[in-house]
Amino acid sequence: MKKEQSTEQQILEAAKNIFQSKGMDGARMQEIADKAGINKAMLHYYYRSKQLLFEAVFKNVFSLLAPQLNTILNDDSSIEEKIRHFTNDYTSFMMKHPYLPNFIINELNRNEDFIIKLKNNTGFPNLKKFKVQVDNEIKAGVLSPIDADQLFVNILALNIFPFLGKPLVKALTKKDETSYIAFVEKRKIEVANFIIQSIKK
Amino acid sequence: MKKEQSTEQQILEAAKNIFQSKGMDGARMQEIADKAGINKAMLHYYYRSKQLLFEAVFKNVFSLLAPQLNTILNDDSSIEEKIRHFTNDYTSFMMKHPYLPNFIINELNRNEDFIIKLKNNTGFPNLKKFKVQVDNEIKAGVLSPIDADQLFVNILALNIFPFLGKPLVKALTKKDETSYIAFVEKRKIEVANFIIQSIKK
DNA sequence: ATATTTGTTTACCATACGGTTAAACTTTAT
DNA sequence: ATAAAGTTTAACCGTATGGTAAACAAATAT
Repeated sequence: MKKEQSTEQQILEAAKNIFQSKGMDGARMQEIADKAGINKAMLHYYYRSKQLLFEAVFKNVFSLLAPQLNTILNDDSSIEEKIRHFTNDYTSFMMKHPYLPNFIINELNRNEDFIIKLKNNTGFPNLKKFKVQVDNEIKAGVLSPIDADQLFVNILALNIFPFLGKPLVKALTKKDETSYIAFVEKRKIEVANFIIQSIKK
Repeated sequence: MKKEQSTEQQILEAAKNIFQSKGMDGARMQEIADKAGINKAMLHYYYRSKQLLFEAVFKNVFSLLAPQLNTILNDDSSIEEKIRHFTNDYTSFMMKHPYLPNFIINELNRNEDFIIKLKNNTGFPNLKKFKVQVDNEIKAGVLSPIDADQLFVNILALNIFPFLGKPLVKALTKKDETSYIAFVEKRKIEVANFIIQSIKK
């Protein structure tokens, strides 16, 4: 039997879609089956249970995000270059996957054990190199003193929050969809400048 | 009949608790009734439906948050003072209400119409004064040029994100609960410095 | 060609869930 | 003291939900 996409893949795609927009609790197996254009029983045939299907989706989605983080952490450019690079790339990526950050953050909050499984996975981001590099650039007088963890969280915060809190930010700053996109687009450069102005000597 | 707390209040408290930790979809009416120590039918007697109970909770919770924002926006201190003040107070507040930011962000994402109702409410934060003030301080040469909306979102992002993404940040920076609390506690000052270093001339 | 494994559909089940009803109990007003 | 209004409980209802069993179809192996 030939398919453009295997049934298993179709299910995963549909499940990704539904789980990302409605979360574990809000998603319905029937809805996922409908979206995949197949019978509900097939979901259980391939993934056994809602929980396991969800975990498959989560791992798949997280594996899209992790490389984004690893880039900034492990390449050989300077901290300043990394920040500019990451801020630009991450924002572009998120504009294409708007549900992703909320999905990850949410379900990680719903089930804290979940992240333990992820940590053991290869490819889970490691800050070691980034920390050493920050400390070195501080010693070399390139950067003003700052704790590497704090800097890292600041970088994440400034880049991720506009997507996490989109409806709230839209309402507070009184922007419609179009101007919000322009606003976020500008942040690709503005956020990098903001960070670098703060840490560069 | 005398009560330490009216039944209606007991229900709202229990509902706040359950809805904040499990969200609209994850929460069960029976669980809320159990937590409140009353019969399930009472939930409907006082609040008619899950949806209406949820809305009552949401408005109540949002009304805790809004004053925090209004403070920074509308008092008469300088931008620098506002940032230091807000960063300190907001972090303290959030440490006492850890589920709050996720709850708000989440449910606002789940139902974008919801925020329209909030916007019409008095007390919904308004950025007008803040914007004028930022522009004035830039003209006066106190601050380097920056768009007030961008600055505002940066302030929010740096303050809220550590609570929104707590499990992720804990895992990435390899902190246990104790060291995470210390980390966030430090941010009360570090974040303010970070922002001010970036925008002050 | 036939048997066996794999994939798919239909019909169904047990339970959980939000919500309702009707009656009992309690408080307040007359 | 009695009626009216307000509050609370237990029992129940219809439906949606995750999941299963068994029949059936298609592909693969023998």
